[in-house]
Amino acid sequence: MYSAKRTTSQEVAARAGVSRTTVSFVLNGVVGMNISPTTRARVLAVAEELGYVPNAAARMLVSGQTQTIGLVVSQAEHLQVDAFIPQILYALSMYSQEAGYRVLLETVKDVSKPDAYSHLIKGHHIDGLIIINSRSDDAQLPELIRRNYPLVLMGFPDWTESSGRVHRVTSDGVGSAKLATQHLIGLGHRRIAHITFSPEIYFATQDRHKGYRLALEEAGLEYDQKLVVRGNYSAESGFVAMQQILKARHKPTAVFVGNDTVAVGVMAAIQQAGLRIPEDMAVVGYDDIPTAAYLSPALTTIRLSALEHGQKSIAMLQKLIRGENVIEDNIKCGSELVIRASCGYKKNLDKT
Amino acid sequence: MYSAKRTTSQEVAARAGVSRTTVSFVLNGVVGMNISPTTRARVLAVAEELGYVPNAAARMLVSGQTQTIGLVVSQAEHLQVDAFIPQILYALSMYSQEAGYRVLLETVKDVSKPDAYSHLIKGHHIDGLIIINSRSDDAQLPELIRRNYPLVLMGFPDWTESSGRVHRVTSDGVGSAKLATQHLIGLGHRRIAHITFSPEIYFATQDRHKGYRLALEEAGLEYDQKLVVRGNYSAESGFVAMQQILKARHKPTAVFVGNDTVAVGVMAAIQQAGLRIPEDMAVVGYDDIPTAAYLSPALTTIRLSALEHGQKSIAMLQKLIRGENVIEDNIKCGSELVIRASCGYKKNLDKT
DNA sequence: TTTGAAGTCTTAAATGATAAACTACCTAAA
DNA sequence: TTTAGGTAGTTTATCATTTAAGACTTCAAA
Repeated sequence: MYSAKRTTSQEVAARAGVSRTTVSFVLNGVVGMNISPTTRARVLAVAEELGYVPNAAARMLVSGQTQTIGLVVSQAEHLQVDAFIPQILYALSMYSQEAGYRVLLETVKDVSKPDAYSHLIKGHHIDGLIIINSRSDDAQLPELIRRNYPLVLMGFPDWTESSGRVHRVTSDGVGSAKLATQHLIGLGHRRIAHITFSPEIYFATQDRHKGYRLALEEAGLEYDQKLVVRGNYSAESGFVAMQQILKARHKPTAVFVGNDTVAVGVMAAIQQAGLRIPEDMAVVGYDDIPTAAYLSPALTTIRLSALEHGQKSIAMLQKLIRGENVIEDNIKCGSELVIRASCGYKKNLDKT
Repeated sequence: MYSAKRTTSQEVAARAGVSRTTVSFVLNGVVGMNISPTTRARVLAVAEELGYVPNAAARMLVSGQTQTIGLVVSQAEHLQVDAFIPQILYALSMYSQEAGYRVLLETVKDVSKPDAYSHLIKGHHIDGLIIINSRSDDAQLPELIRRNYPLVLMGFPDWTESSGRVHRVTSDGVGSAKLATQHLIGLGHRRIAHITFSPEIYFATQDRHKGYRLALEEAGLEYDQKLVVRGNYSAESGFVAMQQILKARHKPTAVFVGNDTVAVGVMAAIQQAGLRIPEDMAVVGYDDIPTAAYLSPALTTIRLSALEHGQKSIAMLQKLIRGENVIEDNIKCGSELVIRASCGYKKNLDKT
């Protein structure tokens, strides 16, 4: 069995001929402590030589800080199919590293369970929390918000029923979905279907649905319940959903899909039914996954910046952990409509 | 600023009228200690009532165990584009949770840097390590192997130059690549291109290249350097690589692509050049990403089980951490060729 | 010569859980 | 009556670090 030869500050101290305290002062650059340049240099040299890294546990215990943030992925299996979550993960990991934090990844199957992730907090494993794809049935969220626990929600809409302040990093899901739908309307479509990318329990799903509906209403088009079908993250769910829509007597001529992965399945169903995209059925997605520009036809979609989401989340969480005043509690990230071939706007395959 | 009201074992002890030690014994179910059922019940009740969760730092410090495993993603940006890594992440997270371990996610930009992830080990943040997509230029790996640090490598081929025992969970990359190429040969193709999915520095890439070459050799076909182009994880890189291949005077009739994401770009390039898949150019991928069956045409590919990889890695690492004897140090996971439309095997769109 | 103050480092307490060693009590056997 | 052994705990040391408080120099000023 492997046993770590722990190099302690004690050893560094002994070798440098000083006390543990001095070692701590030097390595942490404590100001106000007068350590002679000679001693400082010697301690640093010895620490380097022995490859000394302070024991995390001891440091956490005495300081109460773990320098670790928790990353909760609400419905774990989404990680397998949704292409946007990994991008968020990447961004969060990078920026938290930059800010001096480690990332504890917690994938949760069922957030409605009372202890889905709160053991991380109670056990003091983490200093703060970021929740990806918060759900409205999250059992521990209200309590955390009430207690002002450092917490940032990603993909969480306006929420007023709470007893505390909710900090979130979002993009304008309603606006973007509306924009996407309006683009289809502008191309002359009058009967437009919508396939959601997950159950309505997710706020992001609700938002996109709302934007779709708003665009229809403003254009004076009928909102038809039968043209709204639920997807469930996977391409397969999109395939099935689109097949159902294609069974309708009065078929739509366009479909706005809640995310790109689901849209891949949707496109497959359309093509398998012998219809052409966009001539017979226009398709618009959401997320701009890395392969979106290379599907056939290239997918028109809403582009979000995972990097921006990640960066802003980490910055916000860091402030919350430090107890700094966070003025803006709902940071919006930009989004844009990327027009490609699948919606009927004809031009060369857009590779951007 | 939020300050946690730490509930300590001291408080539980006081409330239950026992010592801290007794609380520890009861909550950890230490055997051989005689605690009366009455006391046990009272302690459990009080712990429950106060919502007591042992402080992680204190526990780590005294036990030397963190109950946390490190998860290193070798080249961080792959997380954004490669669809297989998130699946692995999901599997690892799930199975480690099941085994009572937390997951510390470390994305590394450059493993050749001397301290890319070893600070996790030296700082005793983790009990063991899993490295996804190990690279041959990893700077700290030889040292860790020599020291017998609990370590599992995923996607690591045979490696003999090491001074210690290397533990790995792999699939037969050479064999699978060979199988895929042989399938194309069996369909009558004589000139087959290969597009790698990443620089040759990755072992998985080398393996797939090797399998491709082996199949050609065994079939007595010429290995043409000009037909092997390097991709770089993204669909875009596949698009560019395929364009280059299509410039050749003597074009191939089939292409074996190192992974599915890259294959998406490859297919786009083929279709944009006015060629049909599979009639003018057959395509086979690798990984069976969730959207593979829904591309047009559906992509023939090699299916790996991320769950199997994850499960076996965690099981192996757990043994290593415990110091148990690990007999098999190179566990192979299964893989299979999934035949769909893109290679020329005609049948209905296969949704499995 | 004494006092003060700055400079340089040390001592000791504290963090919260675990585990080895120890205690106190009771019962039953010698 | 003494002793051994079991029962049901407690006391105390330990983990490696941080930090408040203290201590020892050295030099200058009174």
